[in-house]
Amino acid sequence: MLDRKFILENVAAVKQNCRHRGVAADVDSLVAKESQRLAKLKEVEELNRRANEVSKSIGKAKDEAEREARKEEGRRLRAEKEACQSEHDTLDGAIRELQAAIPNMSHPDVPIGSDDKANLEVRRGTAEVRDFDFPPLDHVDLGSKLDLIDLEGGARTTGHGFYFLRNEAVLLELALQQFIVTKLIGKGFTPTITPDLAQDDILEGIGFNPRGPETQVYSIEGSNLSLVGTAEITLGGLYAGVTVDADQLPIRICGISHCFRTEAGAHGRATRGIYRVHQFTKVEMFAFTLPEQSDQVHQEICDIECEIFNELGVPFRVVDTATGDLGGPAYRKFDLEAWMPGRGEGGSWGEITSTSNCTDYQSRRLKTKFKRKGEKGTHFVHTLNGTAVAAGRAMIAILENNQQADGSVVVPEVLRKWVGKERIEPKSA
RNA sequence: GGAUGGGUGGCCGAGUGGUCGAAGGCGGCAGUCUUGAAAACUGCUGUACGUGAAAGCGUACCCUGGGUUCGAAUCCCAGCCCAUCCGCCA
Repeated sequence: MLDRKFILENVAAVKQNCRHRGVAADVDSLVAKESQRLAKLKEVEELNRRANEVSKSIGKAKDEAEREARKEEGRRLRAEKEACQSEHDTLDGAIRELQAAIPNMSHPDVPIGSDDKANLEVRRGTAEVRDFDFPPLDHVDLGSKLDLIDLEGGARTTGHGFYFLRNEAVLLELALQQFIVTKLIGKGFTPTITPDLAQDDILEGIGFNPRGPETQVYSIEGSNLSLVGTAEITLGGLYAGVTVDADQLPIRICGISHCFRTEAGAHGRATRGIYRVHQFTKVEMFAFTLPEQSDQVHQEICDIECEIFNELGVPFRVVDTATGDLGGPAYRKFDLEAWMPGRGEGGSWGEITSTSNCTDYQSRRLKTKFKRKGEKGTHFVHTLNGTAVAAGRAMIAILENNQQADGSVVVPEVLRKWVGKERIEPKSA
């Protein structure tokens, strides 16, 4: 969330940013309520001060009668304070809700526009979009012909949006993880395998809404736990409430997790195959940085994503996401979109990774701070996240782009040592 | 899951109802001394919010959340975490 003081001091800019992002947030009401709250807080503190004074004087009271009188005075003040406090808390809760609805500010270079049509292409990968001399199949047909993806089995055991990976698809998924994690260790990331569940307040801190009608999150009944939609949640939550030394930053960490998403409301534009599913595996990068480092580390993460998909030989473009298409916590977001020959009519670009600079929007709620040696006070760190690989989407791109006229699929060179073969052949019936 | 013992400032550790934001030590910072360093000595050394030009002042915080009380680090209840033992399990 944004800092309340910042909102009060930058009302016009905050409102304009909400408009650019297509977010309806009642900034005026927040401003009014916050000034009421501050007045109330003063009252509470004043009453507390007087009550403390009275309490201290009781020990030194001369006689029993005076003691009793003072006690009565203390009781009265505490009751009064209690009433004041609950008024204050009501206001505070209301403000918190309004505050949560206000998105992060936007990087000055972010294209302004209401949806993804305004996204700006900023880079291309080294692999060219291929001209097929045969009609390319999509990953669903390839997956079934090569016996790699069993959507029906997934539906039978679990439901729509779930699938079994089989045979080389399993090796491919494991190979992707090996390839990526090895690379990220070389880039200074600490590798982790994270929990697949997290507490609701961590979800909220990262900017996810765990419960409620529009949630994308699976929650565990009778607990405060939810299945994570991304390891961003657990990696970001790792330092909740922690203050680190400035010279430890930037902290780079990556995590392998399963990701679970209800995809509520997405059925209208339901996508064939494993493009949009309820469970997938992902390697996520995460960084905690000093404020002045975050733009640079954001570029660095984007560069790593490009390097990964260049080495995998997947054609892609990078877009600078428009204001209207940014998530609430993101200050700026770059998406890698791979060319998927089997998607739509004659192929189309499909998102494969995404990296966001969330500045201090997440850390403020998670209370992740840093302290500079020899300086007084603490400040909120900046947080960044980026997909290293979302296994399902990467698999789509690899299968569809690397398919051959004979129905086989060429395994990307960099994955061969883990997959153990150069080519995935159709299974003979 | 059961039993027992614990969770206090950057770290160690004292503190069982008021004078405690918290002894003492370590570490850190500044100074005295010294050619320099060490030692010794002196002082300072948590966070957040509010207020103020500032010094300062006020409020809250001793795992978390409730409760008792005029007053809680201290008493009560619940929870979480850690240690050890037992049970169970991959």
